[in-house]
Amino acid sequence: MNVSPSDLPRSDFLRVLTERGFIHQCSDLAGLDAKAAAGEVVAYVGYDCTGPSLHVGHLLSIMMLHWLQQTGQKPIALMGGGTTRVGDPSGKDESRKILTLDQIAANKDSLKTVFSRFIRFGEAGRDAIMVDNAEWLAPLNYIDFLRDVGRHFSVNRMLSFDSVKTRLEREHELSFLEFNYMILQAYDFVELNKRYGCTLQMGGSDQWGNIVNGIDLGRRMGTKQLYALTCPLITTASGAKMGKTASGAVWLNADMKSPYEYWQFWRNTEDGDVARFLKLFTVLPMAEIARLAALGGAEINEAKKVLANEATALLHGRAAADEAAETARKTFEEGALAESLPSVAVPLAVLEAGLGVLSAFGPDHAGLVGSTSEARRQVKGGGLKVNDATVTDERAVLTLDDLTAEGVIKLSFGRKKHVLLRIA
RNA sequence: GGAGGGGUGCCCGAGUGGUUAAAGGGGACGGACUGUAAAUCCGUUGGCUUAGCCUACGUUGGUUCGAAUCCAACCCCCUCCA
Repeated sequence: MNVSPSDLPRSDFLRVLTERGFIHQCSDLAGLDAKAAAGEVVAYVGYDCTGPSLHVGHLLSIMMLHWLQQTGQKPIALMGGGTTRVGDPSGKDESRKILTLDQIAANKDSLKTVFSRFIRFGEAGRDAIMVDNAEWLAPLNYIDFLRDVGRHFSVNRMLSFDSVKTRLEREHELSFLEFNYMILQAYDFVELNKRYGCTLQMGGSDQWGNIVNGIDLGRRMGTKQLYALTCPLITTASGAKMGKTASGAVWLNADMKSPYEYWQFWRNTEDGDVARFLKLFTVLPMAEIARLAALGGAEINEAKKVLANEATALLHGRAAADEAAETARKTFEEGALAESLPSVAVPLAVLEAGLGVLSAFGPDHAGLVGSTSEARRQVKGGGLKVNDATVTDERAVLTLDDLTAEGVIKLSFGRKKHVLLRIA
């Protein structure tokens, strides 16, 4: 986005988001700026309950809610308990699986925990609230809904939306169920306006069409002016989608991605992304970020550590971040064995009897590789190490003799993934 | 309801009876080089108790010494017509 000095936002909210690189598109920057300057913005972001945890991809919008609150406005985290029953076709080639109500409820509970790390909930004016759209979507009566809301939607226009168009062009099925998603999301916006005076919906750039639909519906149903604000889709400097690795998404819930792994994820950021990520994913002052971004060559590693520390501290707390940093320092900089590496318990009897290396690395124990066959291949490629010695014989057996002085066996897959085997 | 086209491994996409666990590409992972980066080069990419065995080309049967490839039925998707 090109912003000339003359049209820099006056409100803290938009100024912060602009300088930190959160803004992709806005329906009316000047109008929203005026409202924000007056401190009367109530804004929401919706999260569908399709999985048990949010992932780094969601982090941008969560950070927007964070800054919204920090700059004196009121955030709403909307859980899509209702819309998840329908399924958003945006950015999807194929229909989502239809989740059972139980799954949706379980997912919803599991997602909730993360938000309180980033925004403060409560009863007071600026405190954040969390609501579930099942509250108003579930009781809807079909005929009434069609007459009150459906009549404002033109199928001609709905067909022109990217989410619909790509499905049609690629000749993939788009069920009527999913086709209705945008109507429900639009209705959410209007309903949140009615209930909480919400006038701004934020989200990823892929949500633009859905959000604008809500604004249009609002106008037709007589609400005050609504606004849309989207953040960019984050890809890494080399073009890959962020946060998707072979081992799965980078989850925010600690039980699905440990603080240490989360720290490592940020530590391995590409050079070209460091400054951008510091602005987006930490709350460090801009001046400090500018200093870190100026580091060149190998020194940029210091900036990456700061990024990892700050991002991990935001999500998992300062203590967990410090511990992760210390584990990483011992493991990578001293080559020493860090007690706090992820560990897996093995019964004493198993080691006494002898444990095959392939099995030790496989899913039954360390879980560093997905199968015995993969372990076998990795041995051929020199990718597995036991106590820092490359495994050369796939038939090798681990015994009590392999325990280090610390009483563990260190298994490594590649140079970065380590697991300690401990006697149970 | 009618006519035609199609369903292959993580994804895209070859393959129309015999070394086909299935070309090629992408992605991913490992190795080398580095700075726990990128780029580059090399390797790997179904599972297992791995000189072998098992499972796999929408599903279920059939033909054959032998099938992803031929036949039948069924399921699903797409296009056009009604």
